Amino acid sequence: MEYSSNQVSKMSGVSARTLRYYDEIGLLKPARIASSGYRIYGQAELDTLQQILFYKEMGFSLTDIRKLLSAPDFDREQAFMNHLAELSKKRERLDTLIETVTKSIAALRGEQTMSDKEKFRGFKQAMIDENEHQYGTEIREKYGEEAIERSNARIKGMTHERYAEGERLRQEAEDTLKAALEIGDPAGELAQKACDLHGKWLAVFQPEYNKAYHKSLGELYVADERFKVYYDKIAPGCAEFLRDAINIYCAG
Amino acid sequence: MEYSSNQVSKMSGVSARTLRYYDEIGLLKPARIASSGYRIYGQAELDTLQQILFYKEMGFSLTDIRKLLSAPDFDREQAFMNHLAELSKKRERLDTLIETVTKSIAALRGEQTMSDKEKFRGFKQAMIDENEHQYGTEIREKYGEEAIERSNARIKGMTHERYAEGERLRQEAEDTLKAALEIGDPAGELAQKACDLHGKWLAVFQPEYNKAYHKSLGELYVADERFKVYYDKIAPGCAEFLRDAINIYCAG
DNA sequence: AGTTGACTTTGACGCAGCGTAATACTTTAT
DNA sequence: ATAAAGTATTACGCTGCGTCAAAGTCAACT
Repeated sequence: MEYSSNQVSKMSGVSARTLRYYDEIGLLKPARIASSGYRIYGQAELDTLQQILFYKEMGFSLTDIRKLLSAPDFDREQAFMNHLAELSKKRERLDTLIETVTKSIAALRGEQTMSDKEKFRGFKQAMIDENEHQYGTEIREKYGEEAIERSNARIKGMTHERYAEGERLRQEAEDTLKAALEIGDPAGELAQKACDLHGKWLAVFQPEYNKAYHKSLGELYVADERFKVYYDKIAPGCAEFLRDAINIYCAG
Repeated sequence: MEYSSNQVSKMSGVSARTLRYYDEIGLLKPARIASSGYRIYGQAELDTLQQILFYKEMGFSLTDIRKLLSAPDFDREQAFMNHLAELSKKRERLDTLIETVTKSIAALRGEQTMSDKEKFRGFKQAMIDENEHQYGTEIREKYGEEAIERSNARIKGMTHERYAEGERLRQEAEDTLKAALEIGDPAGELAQKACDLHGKWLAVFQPEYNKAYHKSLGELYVADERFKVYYDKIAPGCAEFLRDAINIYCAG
């Protein structure tokens, strides 16, 4: 079935102007261009638009959305599962906001006291600080590491410099890790250097370095299949090796 | 208790740049400027910032937020009650989105069929069309007519022209209504003219004029204290008069 | 007191993601 | 055939900041 841009616009609520913009930036190309010059969309395009709107709902930039959708391993069913989880978290944030309102009313009426910090619980900006550890990690494994770091960088207002530094550290940590794995000594100088770099990478995104968290992250890399797969792509056995090296590093 | 902009920023998650911008546009002035030139915020400013963030959460522009907050009849407790209601509606929208995802998954697996229109249920843009009647009315009475019409205009992508036409019609309807009230005949030419204008104003925001809706709106103006207050500000007894005039108009 | 790093200001440029509008061509309905 | 609706391209502008440079202020340390 085919649709004109007006029909797609009415169906989705996205303006025709927006559809043209999406075509222009390569985010959503029409199925074909009629002899009149009119854009014609098909089933696949509607499905893509739906995905775009879900990612927009999660706060991704159009550039990031394009990357995610064009990744060779993009899987629609997996994406839906991710949307489901994220919508649930978003719903929780709304619950927190609702709680903030009810508490604010009670405070206004003198029925209870409320700290100034509490007044901002649930707002998007404040949520980043509260949930950075879990938020970052969970999204990262679901959506891919690069897109997440970009998303986090944008949300947190990190400078390009700082973000680039994080990228450099991560890349160097992984390269060092790979070299250390060839030697095979988690207590060795190279492995400990990799851990040091890894910790520095971690510190770019956290208020400050936390040894316990670093250690638990190493365990997570082994315990969670998806992380394990990610690291074993660097080299087989990498996840366990890094976990062991981190344990030694944090014990030192 | 006083706070520096850094402290407010950390507490609320709003950047210092944003705080400066809010000061610049008159949205959130600091309590005072220290001798150093630094902005110092107090309790009242924190409370105002909280309100700003709630309205932003509802999608209001900063200009509209400033108008709402500076209105002589702005009441914080009433505002909280409104935020509560709006957050609930927002939560319902999320539920609809979640439903859309689960249905999409089922459709993907071939377990059920899904129309193309259904794929977009719950997205912000699509929600406007589905709920315009109730959505517009409820927000209007809660937040003030002008702000709502501006908000709706923005959301719906109305042209400035069309919006201005709606404004002109509303103003003329109210002026005519006032003059008709002085005559005192709801069936009179002037009163019926006011109803005609009022109906035309209604039609600017609806897909098409609906007599039943127009009539129920007249009843609402009398039944709901806040509407009654609004119209009786034009002239005492105005709400009932308009309700009566509309009933006659719609019976004609 | 001097130094350094963190904090804060003002001024200014640029960006994402469109909305709006003009002009001209195409399609649809009467 | 005509008029209205639909659609394209081109181009400007807007909101709400993010980023950055330059300079002043504050706080902690030596």
